[in-house]
Amino acid sequence: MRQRLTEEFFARHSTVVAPDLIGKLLVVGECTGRITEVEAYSGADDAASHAYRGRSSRNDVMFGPAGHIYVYFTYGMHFCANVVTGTVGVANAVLLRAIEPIDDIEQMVNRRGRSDNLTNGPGKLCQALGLDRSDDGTSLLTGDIGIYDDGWPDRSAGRAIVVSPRIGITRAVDLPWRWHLAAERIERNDRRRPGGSRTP
DNA sequence: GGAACGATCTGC
DNA sequence: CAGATCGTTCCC
Repeated sequence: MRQRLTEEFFARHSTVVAPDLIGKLLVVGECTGRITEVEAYSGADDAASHAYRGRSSRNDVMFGPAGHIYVYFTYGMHFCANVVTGTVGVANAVLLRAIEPIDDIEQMVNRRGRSDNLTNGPGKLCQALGLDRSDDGTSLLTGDIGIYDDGWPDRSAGRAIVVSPRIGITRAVDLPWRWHLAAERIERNDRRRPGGSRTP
């Protein structure tokens, strides 16, 4: 059974929603992947958040209703996708950092222009799924972008979820707001914490 | 008005 | 490890 996540699921703090998203299915049109790595971002209390210094045209969606997607453009060439959580008026989002491709893998390969490392990074998964500026603000509650629970992992025999500090940021670097599957292979995206390898 | 810097990825 | 590449933010 595959059940679409509802507004109540998303209407909680990002640090609560984030670990709950691990193992869920992200569906974008014809493409499906299982969420394996996420990070939580907050607002005025989180110096690493895009919303730290208040509302702007870029981060506007973060302040809106939960269950929508916040897509931003960065480094002049990449898009990253977040799930908006919490309550209206308070900035809250969960960055989707990695998924395990399920289908349509051929389409993901075509969009990525390669057959390896399809979705093991926030920019990569957006490219593989075709997510861009035009998807910013789109609802996950209806329509062809959504997140589903298919009952995996089996909680009684579930794989452990590992918690660690967030990656690729320069402020609030110690908050343990990153979650990923224990068996998830974290490859070449984890090279960038100055001062040592704190990542598993 | 201008400069600095990314919630990144890739190939060398 | 450095280059790509440009929108957003911040500081004149």
